[in-house]
Amino acid sequence: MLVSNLFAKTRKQDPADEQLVNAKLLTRAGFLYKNMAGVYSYLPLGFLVLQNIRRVIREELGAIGAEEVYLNELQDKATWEASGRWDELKDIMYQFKDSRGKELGLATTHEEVVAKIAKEYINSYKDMPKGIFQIQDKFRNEPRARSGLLRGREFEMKDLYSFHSDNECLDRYYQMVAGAYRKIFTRLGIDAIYTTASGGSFSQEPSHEFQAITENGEDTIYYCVKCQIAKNKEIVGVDADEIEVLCDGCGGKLEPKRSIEVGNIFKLGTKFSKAQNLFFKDKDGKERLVIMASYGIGTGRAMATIAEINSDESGLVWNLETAPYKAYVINLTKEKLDIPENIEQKVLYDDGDISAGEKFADADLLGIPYRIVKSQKTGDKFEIKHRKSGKIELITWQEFAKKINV
RNA sequence: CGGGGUGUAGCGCAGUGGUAGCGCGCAUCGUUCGGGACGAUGAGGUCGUGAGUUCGAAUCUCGCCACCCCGACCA
Repeated sequence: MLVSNLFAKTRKQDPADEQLVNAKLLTRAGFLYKNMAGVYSYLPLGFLVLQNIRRVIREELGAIGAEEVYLNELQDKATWEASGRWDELKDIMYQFKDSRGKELGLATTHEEVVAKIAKEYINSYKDMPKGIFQIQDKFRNEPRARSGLLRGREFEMKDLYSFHSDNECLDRYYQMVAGAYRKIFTRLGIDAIYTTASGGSFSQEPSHEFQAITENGEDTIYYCVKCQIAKNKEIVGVDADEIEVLCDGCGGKLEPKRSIEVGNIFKLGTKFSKAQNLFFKDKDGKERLVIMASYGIGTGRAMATIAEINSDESGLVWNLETAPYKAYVINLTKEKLDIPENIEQKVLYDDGDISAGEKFADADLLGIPYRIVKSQKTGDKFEIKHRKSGKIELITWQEFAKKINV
């Protein structure tokens, strides 16, 4: 890909209307465009990152047998009235009437509709466990959208729903998803801490969150460095600043840390199956309610989190999984540079008529994992610099191809 | 929704009552080219919006809109 062909351009200065690192850098690098508070468009490079995040999630959820579906954003009132959430969520759900006077809403989440659909296909204990997920936008009328992509009014989320005949089946699946989540966050370059949180209004049992520790996080977790586990603020209680919170694992003191919730897994119990009359027949032919769980990862939030935790003074830092391109190629010689066909599609070639310094700055700002320079100094080879470590070596195209697995 | 702040060229900003400015970016030409180069010329603005005060408003007053921050709330 030629840099001259890119739709968006980089900027030298931070946007005036952004405060957080993720929004500043993603805007400066031309990954994002803000349309209104809490509503961002993904520009080509940002969309490539988003698609990479989606791909990692799809691969790992596919590996545990979950199937992808596409539910809908437009929802009817009746489905939501069954669970009582049409009224409960009226402040946060976009609700309106169409031209015929029919009352509709934009989905804030999808438990209602997924339970309704499952009723058609889950009839027996033999039909479970089942897991379906989607990657799709949610709409929430946040009283205060903020922090760039971290809290928007329209945001993309992967939501997985599982269906179970008993708690044993549920627990097994729950642990399996937790394992998949660990793999997902590792591949995305997010160091996510498994955190115990409140089950909220759905269940007495705790839920779990995956939290990425960073100064700009909106949450506070109480974290044990030794055991790598943590408790959410709501579990610890309001007086946590005054009292010592101890680790269940080693008994050591838990440290409060600001963090971003990048994922959550949640046992829903029978709340939604009850609302939608989602029953199954057990081995004895008895009708019982399906037990459900839901599991979320905000894809845009994950992107913002990577920007928050991996960036430096020069700009963004993507890994090979998430990066829009694998390398940023700069040619400082007068000769034409021929990039091998198998590599060409994977790299950005800066063909711009600008100074070398500006090209270096752009390579850093975009956060492309490798920077490849051809100059008089490099002879027959190319200088390759790793964005994250700063490590420099001289390599050939063949060696680079091996590095990026093409 | 309460409190605070901001809105002037594509972007970042200056301009406190008397003809609209600077830097970056953009266009043309030339010289440059290992860390955001330089010279020359040029294009680009309903000063968020509506009303009011005034001989005269980017500037003063009021309403509205948008955006940011703190709080409440929240993936």
